[in-house]
Amino acid sequence: MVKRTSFEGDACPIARSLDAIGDWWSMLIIREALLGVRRFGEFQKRLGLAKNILTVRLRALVDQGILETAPASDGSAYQEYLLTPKGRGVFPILVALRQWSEEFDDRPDEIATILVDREKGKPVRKLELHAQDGRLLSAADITLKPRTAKAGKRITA
Amino acid sequence: MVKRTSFEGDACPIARSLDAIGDWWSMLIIREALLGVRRFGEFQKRLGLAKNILTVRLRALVDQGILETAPASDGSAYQEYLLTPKGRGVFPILVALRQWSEEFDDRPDEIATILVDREKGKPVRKLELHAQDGRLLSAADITLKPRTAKAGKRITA
DNA sequence: GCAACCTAGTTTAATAATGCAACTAATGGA
DNA sequence: TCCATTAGTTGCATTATTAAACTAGGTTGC
Repeated sequence: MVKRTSFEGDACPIARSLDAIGDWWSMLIIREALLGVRRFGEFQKRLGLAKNILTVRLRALVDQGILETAPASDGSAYQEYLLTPKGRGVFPILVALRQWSEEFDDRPDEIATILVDREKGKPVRKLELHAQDGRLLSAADITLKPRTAKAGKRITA
Repeated sequence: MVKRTSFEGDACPIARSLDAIGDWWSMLIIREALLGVRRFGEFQKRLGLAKNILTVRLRALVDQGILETAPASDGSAYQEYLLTPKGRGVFPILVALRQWSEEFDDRPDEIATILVDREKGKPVRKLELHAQDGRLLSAADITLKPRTAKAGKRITA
C-alpha cells in the first residue's frame, strides 16, 4: 500500500479533523480517554489493538496536542495519557457518531449502552444544529461561505 | 497488512459507526454527496482519490444503505449516487468534525470556508448537547447506562 | 536483595489497504 | 463511424495493520 493521502493541508476543516483523528483506532482511543482510561496497558486491554499501533497512535495524539503525558497518578514511575482541552473537544464528534448509529443501525439490538445525563439518568437529546437566531437547521438549510471576510475582521481585531 | 479489526459487532455505537464510515475517504465522499455530487467522475475529480478505491468505497456505502444508485438525472444511461436518509443522517458528524477543527486547529488560517445559515448568511451556532430538560451538558455531565431496560420497553411497545 | 511478575513499549513477519497508471467496455456526440 | 468521455477494472509496489515474541525498566512479595 502506498502512503495514504494526507488531508493535513486541506482547506476543508472536516478533512483536517480526519487527518488528525481519522486513523483506525484514534477516535476509540479518545473515547477511552474520555471514559477515564490513562494507562498504556489499560488502553491496550480494553481496545484490544496491537501494542505497536497503540504506541504509534498515542504518540501521534500527544504530538497533536490531543493527549498529554503526565506522571502516573498512583505515584509509580510510569506515565499516563490525559486528554487536553483539544482532546476533550472531540466529545461532540463521538456523540454524533453514537447518535447516528443509534438512529440508523441495522442491528440496534447489538448496542449495549445509552448516553444519559449523569444527574437525572435520562437519555440525552439528539444533537441539533441551530442558526444564530435559534432556528433548527438541517443539511439543506446551510451553505458554505468563503472565510476570507471573517479572517479580515480578525486581523483588524 | 493483516485484515483490520472490524467493529461491526461492537457493542459501542461509536465503534459501529466507525466500522460503517470510518474508512479513509468515506466521510469525505458523504460530504461531497451532501454538497450535491452524484456522478462517479465528479467524486473522483473533486476528491482526487484513486478510482479503484472510490469504486470500493461507493460500493460499500451503497451496500450499507448510506448511498443508493439511480439513473442519471441528465437522462443518460449512467447511474448516479444519491444519499439515503441514513446517509443524510451523517450530517451532524460532519458538522462536529468541522467545528472541532475550527476551534482547535493549529493553523485555522488554512480553513477556507465557514458554515452559514442559508437564509441569513450568518455562521451557525456550535453544536450543543442537551439533557432532556434542556440543560447544557459537557462530557463530565454524561454517563453510559446499560440499554437493556429500554430495549425491553421497545419489545413491549 | 532477589526472583517473579507487571508495564510499556520494540521488533519481526505476513497480509490487507492504498495509490498510481494503464487498460477495458459502454456511452455519447459530431 | 470515429473519437472523446465515463465508469469502472487490473496489475503492481509500498504502506498500514495484526499477531506474537522479545526487551528493558519498574513493582511486589518473600
